[in-house]
Amino acid sequence: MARELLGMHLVRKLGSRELVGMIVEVEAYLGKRDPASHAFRGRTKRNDVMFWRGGHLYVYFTYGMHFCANVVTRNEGIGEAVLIRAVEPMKGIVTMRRNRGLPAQERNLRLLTSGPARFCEAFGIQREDNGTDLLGKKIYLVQKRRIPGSRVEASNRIGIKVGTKKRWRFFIRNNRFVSR
DNA sequence: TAGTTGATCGTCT
DNA sequence: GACGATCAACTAA
Repeated sequence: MARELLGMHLVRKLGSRELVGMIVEVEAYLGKRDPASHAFRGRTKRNDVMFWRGGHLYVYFTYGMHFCANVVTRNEGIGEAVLIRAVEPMKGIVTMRRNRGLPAQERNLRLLTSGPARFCEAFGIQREDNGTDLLGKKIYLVQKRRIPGSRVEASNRIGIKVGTKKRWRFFIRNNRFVSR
């Protein structure tokens, strides 16, 4: 599912604005069988949405200041999700720039959305978006072209201390907006 | 470019 | 009471 999400367009309605980003980098978190997953120790108030039916958005707050967003992927009770680590801005760059507080003279658009918390800030995703139904109209996915396997690269996941052997990070090779 | 550190707070132990 | 699926600012080289 993580691979499938690459290349999809994520649409976010924000007031009268529409923000669109193409997903270029993701990480899979495999519930109770993955020690790096929030769901590893079972269902709690925080990770509850991870255990919902697939097609919901799991948003969590971390490091005291950042939000990160995941697409829940399995049936009710399983607890697996895909973290969206980076998107390529397709529409609404002016709004993203404002949300991120980037100075007007900043030319490097990579700073807009290359990282899970940057993406959330650019798209205005926060606490209240946790549990959003992706079949609704506020946040949804549009399948565009399929990214061929030859353009997808896999690596170890980033920022974790356990489960580092698994290569469950997937990204589009040579895309400028993949994080580092 | 690589490496270090501070910010900041909800969650779980 | 410790620490995290991060980021930005800083230092050294």
